[in-house]
Amino acid sequence: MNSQHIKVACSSCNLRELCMPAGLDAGDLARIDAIVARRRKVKRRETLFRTGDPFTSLFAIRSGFFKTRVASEDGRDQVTGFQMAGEIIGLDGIVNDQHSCDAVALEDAEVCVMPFHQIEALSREVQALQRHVHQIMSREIVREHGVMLLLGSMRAEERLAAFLLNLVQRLHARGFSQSEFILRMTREEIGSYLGLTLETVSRTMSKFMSDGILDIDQRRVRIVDPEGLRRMINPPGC
Amino acid sequence: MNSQHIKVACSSCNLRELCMPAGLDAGDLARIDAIVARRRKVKRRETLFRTGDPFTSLFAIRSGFFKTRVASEDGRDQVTGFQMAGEIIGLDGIVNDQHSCDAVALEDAEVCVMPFHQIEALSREVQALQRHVHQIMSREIVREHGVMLLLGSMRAEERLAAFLLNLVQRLHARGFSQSEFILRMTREEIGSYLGLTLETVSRTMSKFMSDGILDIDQRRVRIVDPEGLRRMINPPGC
DNA sequence: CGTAGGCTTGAGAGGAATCAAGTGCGGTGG
DNA sequence: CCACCGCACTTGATTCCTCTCAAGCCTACG
Repeated sequence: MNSQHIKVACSSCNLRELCMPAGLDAGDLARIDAIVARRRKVKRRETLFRTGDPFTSLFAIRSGFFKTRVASEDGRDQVTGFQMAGEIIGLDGIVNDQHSCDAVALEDAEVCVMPFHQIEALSREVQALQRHVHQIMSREIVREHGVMLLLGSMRAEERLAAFLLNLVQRLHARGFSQSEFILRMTREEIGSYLGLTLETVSRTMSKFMSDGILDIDQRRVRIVDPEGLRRMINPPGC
Repeated sequence: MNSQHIKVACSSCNLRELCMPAGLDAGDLARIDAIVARRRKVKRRETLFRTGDPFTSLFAIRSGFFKTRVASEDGRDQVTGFQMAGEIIGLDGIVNDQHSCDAVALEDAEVCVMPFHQIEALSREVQALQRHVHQIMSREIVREHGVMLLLGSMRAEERLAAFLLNLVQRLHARGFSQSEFILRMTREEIGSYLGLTLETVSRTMSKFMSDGILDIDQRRVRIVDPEGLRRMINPPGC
């Protein structure tokens, strides 16, 4: 049993500026609280949901780190994203009332369970919530456009640089260091996300280290030369 | 001046089963009609909207064919999708109240303009519409997952086969042939979408032709061996 | 203290990019 | 109506980036 019926108020959550309640006033906030029926703990390597599971709820990540992945019939799989605290997960399930990807915790995690029919009901009444739900979905679409650009037109070094900059930027928005962080995922998972093999990811990281751009110790990464990393994406030759 | 104030009812539109009104009953249909403020013609090569344009409306494609593309600072660009009649375009603009990609007509086209604030207002009242808007956005997210799988883990032949099968399937849903169709886009645009060069697209198509899977004459494509095309995606070796 | 999983590094192969001609269709203008 | 021109496309030769296969290391964990 990994569900718990602990009541926690969005209004007192330190993620409220990043998460579901973002942009809502105090009055509406109280009504959002009612949506978060319960919280659920997910242990490392466990799935929050899998492909084919009936869709009932969206999940707001309260702590921990997830990956989402899709699989094709022939066993190939592709990591479609890494999600961290304050981000909403499960949007893929809305179309067909069942999930079309797996969400796997990369470390022990806790999520707020938000039954979707309640979100819909409340967003019919609270315009700010309706707007916010639309924005969350649109943001995901735009994010994926960026991934398509990365996968479709960038070389290995550019992909990895873009990935690391994106990661550190999102972590920084959550109060972490601008330059130092711990990778929650393996080289293989990074590779899957970036359309590269784990060897290429490893080699590219080693190159960044010998170039003096990064300092890497296992999963610990320190960005020594942020400008150099940004230059990797927009090659000086262009 | 490429805007026209022609009033056309969704209720009498032959795309109503595929488009915005899908799944709505007769009563709600009438209310949707009110949303489609006007229609707009877009000539071949013209843009419906560009990156940075203020976002005001979603567009339902009534006729014609579009591509959407994103550009990075250094001039690279990536085709993020091809859209045909009945599909909704412009969802990228919701997050930041401005568009983050370009929509370009690949042939003379006509779209129904649906002011987004009106969609929001009506979907607060009509639950079926609310549900449908959510589904449209979720469908786009899931579609992009599929593209990420394609770009991240497939080889050139697999990508092209998946692309052609997807195209013919969508065309078939609109009453066109299951086996024969006209490509509305250039080899270069296909290549951009699939993360390949135009030469590789051309070579791969030639190979499919010499394998007896396709019959190609310029933009005209006939799928001779649909099963063979499907086998390209799931290689027998797996 | 042993082991397994994650990671690094090397060597070689291969698939797609790049560079380079050349073809042919469609549109334009004489 | 026909000739010319440009753009899209095809095809070939070569390069190169990344994958694949392989070996060994390190570290965390039991």
